[in-house]
Parts: sequence; C-alpha cells; structure tokens
Amino acid sequence: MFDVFQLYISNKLRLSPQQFDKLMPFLTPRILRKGEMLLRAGEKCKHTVFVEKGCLRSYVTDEKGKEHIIHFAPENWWVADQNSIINHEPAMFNIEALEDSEVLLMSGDIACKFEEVVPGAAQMFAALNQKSMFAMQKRLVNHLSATADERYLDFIEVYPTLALRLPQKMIASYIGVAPESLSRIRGKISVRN
Amino acid sequence: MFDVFQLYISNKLRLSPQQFDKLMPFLTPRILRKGEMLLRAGEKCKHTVFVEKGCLRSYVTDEKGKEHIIHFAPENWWVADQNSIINHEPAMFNIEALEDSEVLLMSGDIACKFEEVVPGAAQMFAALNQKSMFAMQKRLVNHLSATADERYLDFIEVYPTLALRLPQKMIASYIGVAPESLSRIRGKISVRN
DNA sequence: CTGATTTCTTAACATATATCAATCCGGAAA
DNA sequence: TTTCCGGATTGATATATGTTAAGAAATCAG
Repeated sequence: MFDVFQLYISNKLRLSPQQFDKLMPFLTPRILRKGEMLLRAGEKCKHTVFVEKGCLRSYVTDEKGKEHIIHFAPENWWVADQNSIINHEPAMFNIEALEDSEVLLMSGDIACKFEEVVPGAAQMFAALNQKSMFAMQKRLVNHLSATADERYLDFIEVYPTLALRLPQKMIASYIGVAPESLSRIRGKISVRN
Repeated sequence: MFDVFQLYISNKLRLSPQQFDKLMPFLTPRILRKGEMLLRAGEKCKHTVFVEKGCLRSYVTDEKGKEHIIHFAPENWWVADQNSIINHEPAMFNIEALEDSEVLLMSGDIACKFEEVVPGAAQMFAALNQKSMFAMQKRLVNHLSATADERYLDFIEVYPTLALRLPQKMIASYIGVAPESLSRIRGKISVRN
C-alpha cells in the first residue's frame, strides 16, 4: 500500500526501512473514485496529500463560475492548500480526483513532524517548496509572454504523459484557454505535420 | 545605515541588539542609483537583497523583447533570484532599481547562515517563502480569471502606495497589459467617478 | 530657463481569443 | 445492440486587447 511513497521518500531522505517505519503512523491511505472531491474551497484543508496512483487536480472557481486549474498531481506528487493548513484559513482551492486514485493523507504540519523523526526532512520540504515556487514563477512568465499556442506546446513538452492521459478540457483550463480554442489550436498544429 | 533592517528582523525574530550584532557580518550595504542593474539574467545571482529605501523590480525579458515584471521590492522587501542562488544556475531575472535606493546584500544561503546564529531564522525564511508562494498563486489565478480592468483595480487595492509612486508603464508591465491599454483603462475608470 | 528625453494619452486599425450554437463522436449504461 | 451523455469539433460572430502612430505632458540635464 505504501510502496510508492516508501520508494519516493526513502530515496529523497536516504532512509532505511526501519526509519521509514517511524513515518508510518503519520500516513492514512485512502482510495478515491474518479470525480471524488478531497477538499472544497472554503473548508479548512486538513491534509497534505501524496499521490501514489491516479491523478488529482487542484483548482479554483472564480466569481464568473469558471474553473482554473492550479496543479495536476499525478503519481509521486504532493497536493494541498498549504496556506489553509499553515495559517488555519479557509481553503482557496478545490481538490478533486481526475481518475480513480490512491493517496496518502498526512495531517498538520508534516515538515515539522517528519523532522522530529528524520532530521533533514524539513529541509527537503523547504527544497520542494522552493522548486514549486520556481515552477510557479515560470508559469506566470509563460502566461505573461506566450500565446495560447505556445502555452499548449509548452505543456505537452513539459508534461507529455499528462497531455495524453488527461481530457483536453482539463488541459485547456490549465493553460488558460477555452476548450474550443484549444481544439482549434490542436487542429492547426496537426495540419502543420 | 541598518536601521530599517534591524527594526524589521528584530521584530520578526525577537532579537536583542546584541543578537542583531551577530548578523552584521553578513550584511553589505549598497547605494543604487535609479536605473542601476543589480543582476542581469544569465549571470549567477550572488546576493539576497533587502531593500531599506527606494524600490527595485525583478523582471524577465521574453524572446520577443518584452519585459515582464515579477516583483516590485519597496522598503522592507526581499528580492533575489532564489533558484539561481540555491541551485547555482544562471539567473532568469533581471533586478533593477526603479528609484535611488539603499539595500543590504547578503551572500549565499542566508537561511542557513542566520539559523546558525539565531535559531528560528530558518523557519522565518520558510514562512516568507510560503507567503510568497501564496501571493504568486493568487496572482496566477488573478491572471487566469480577471480582465485587465479588474487586475488594475486589484493592483491599486493591494499596493495603493506603489500605484502612486511608480510610473504607469511599470504597473502595466506588472499586470500584463500594454501601457496604452492601461491608459485607456484609467480613462474609463476616472470617467465613472 | 530651455531643449531633449521619456512618459502618457488618444485614435484607427489589426488580431487573438471568447462566446454561442450546431453537430459529431465514443464510451458507459440499460 | 440501442440509447444517452459528456467531450470534442467546427463555424459565425463578438469583444478585449495589442499595435502603430501622432501629439501632449511631464521630467530631466545642461
């Protein structure tokens, strides 16, 4: 059940199986059906989620009722509304399973909890945040500077596997265009080849 | 010379003047003239910068030659290309003084350095990153969901003082519209009042 | 103060993308 | 199989914003 996570975290932190066992108490496995919601905006986010199998998305719904995808979280990704967890504020995001999925739930400030059991864990989480920040910056720049075509090509270059397994409308929502526009973009591109 | 920073950091970390003195060796003051560059994309970013006076911006230049502002850094803000510092990669950003400014430069991984002298410092930097991440997420959502008008109104609401002191073209670059468009938007808004 | 840059405004026009609407397609359920 | 339904495509049209260009206003240097 924890195979994927054990492999992931043991690599990152160079843990022995014995050390990994000490983390087990923090982990609650959960199975999600496609379409199931793990968090709704406005609720308090209680868990940091690690995805072992399947794929989730976090997204917001704006005042006009449109959904905008913040992250996709396939295998080996983390997803949560960190601000909600840390500052005990209502969540800004929704989190939903896009496929039947298997996840691990961890409560509270896991960077601290892990650190107590495995020194160096806090630093790993800091590095993760750092990477995530960098990715976010690049995404913002991408939005500020690239056309819809370019954003789509970028997406399939950066996430080739996701591009195949996700519905197009999800990708459209991620790159910030209407599904109809993405369809046209794809048409244009395939003609060129 | 270090007044502003001392006030800032002593509050955040609850430092005595004696403890603050231990941080002094890490600080290099520097005066910047308006227009002066502190970092160019492609170089290695060597310093984390704290702004005591004035205002800087970090920005990227895209392939089409357009500039896109990532952050404004007025008094009491930090600015750097963190990815470049931590991973020793070439910087993605440029950093430039928008006004005559006074800054403090700090080399290397200051979260670690500070932590050695003042326990709890690393956590403060982690919290800063966290906040910065949250702000970035909101900005991305803003871009995905709001029109140019709304983004401008948002900006003057969130940064009322910056809105007054910065040239409009800088604000236009930050919210991601052409300067001409921002001018029109402002016209439209002022007619309404 | 004066001339020279730079920034801001305004207008006409171009373009990318959204919106609305009508199929079309493919897989899930009966 | 047949039915049904969400997703994808395609076309016609609307709209926001960019682009280009010119002049007005403000700022800066000598």
